Amino acid sequence: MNRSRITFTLNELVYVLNSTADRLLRANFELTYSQFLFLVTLMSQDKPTPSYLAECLGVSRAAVSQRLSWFQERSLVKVSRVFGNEKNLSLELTRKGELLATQSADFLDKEFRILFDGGSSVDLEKLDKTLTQIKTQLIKNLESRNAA
Amino acid sequence: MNRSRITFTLNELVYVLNSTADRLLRANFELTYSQFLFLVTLMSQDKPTPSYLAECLGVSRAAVSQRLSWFQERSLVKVSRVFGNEKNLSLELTRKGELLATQSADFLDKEFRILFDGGSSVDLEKLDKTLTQIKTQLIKNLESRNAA
DNA sequence: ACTATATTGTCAAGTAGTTAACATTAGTGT
DNA sequence: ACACTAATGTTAACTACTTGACAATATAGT
Repeated sequence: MNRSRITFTLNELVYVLNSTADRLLRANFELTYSQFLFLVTLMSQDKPTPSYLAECLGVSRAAVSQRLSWFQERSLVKVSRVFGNEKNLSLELTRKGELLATQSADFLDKEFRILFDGGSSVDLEKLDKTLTQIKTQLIKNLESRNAA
Repeated sequence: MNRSRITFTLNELVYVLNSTADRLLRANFELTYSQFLFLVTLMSQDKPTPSYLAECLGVSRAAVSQRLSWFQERSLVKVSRVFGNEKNLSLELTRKGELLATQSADFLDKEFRILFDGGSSVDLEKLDKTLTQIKTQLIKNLESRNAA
């Protein structure tokens, strides 16, 4: 087994998944996949700041900063300051934003459940475990190499 | 098992793989991962045109067109016309380009073999089959839905 | 032979990210 | 109390893509 094949397969699969999600979201919620991720990630956080959100999304702080106004203009996200903290912005979904995030996430789950079905006979639970294990192993090996 | 978890896991794994490859290639060959893919994809093709290369890379024709000069300036790719065909450009790796593609691919394979090892006890061959099966199933389901 | 159709490569304009630099603010050590 | 240091959010300049329009070329139908 050479490395290339499995990394290519992974990239291809991820491409199909993400572009399908993007198409579904655009058609039904006028939302891109990355806008969806922004909302959903925000929703899953407790007291999110732009900086922490950036980290969770795997993008730069600058990227989050630039995108914030888009969500504010549409009343999806409320940006405020907490008294006594001049350093951090505080982010939260508006009721509208929360509704959109919830509905689109439910929709996507439902659609994908249909698409994943079809007698595929693959144990997704087990597959997820395997993938996580590989990821963890990779990161561990990378770290121990960097330490040396 | 909900959809989100496995798609997130897949995205995370692909991110680790691709950014690791990018780092290794930059450090050792002054090449980004996407430049590497450009060369390797070109090498694997028989009589490639920009249009077909774009399709294989999964990007637009415009993207390939814009990047070509970069590879020409570095004498990695030769762009020419075939007599009697005014429509298509003909692409081929120079000897230098071919050498770079081969060496960097070998290097990456070697590095990843080390990183993937470590008693992970995962059957990569089988995993690749499973992932391919899922991808195929997804595409099939998408097509049959679009037809309806 | 000739018109309609499709494909190719390129350009312009727009989008979403990046890094680097910056002022501002918060936390730390002494 | 105060100087360092680190972290935050914003900006500017850049990169790599996108879509849509375009002229040029090839192909097909009649």
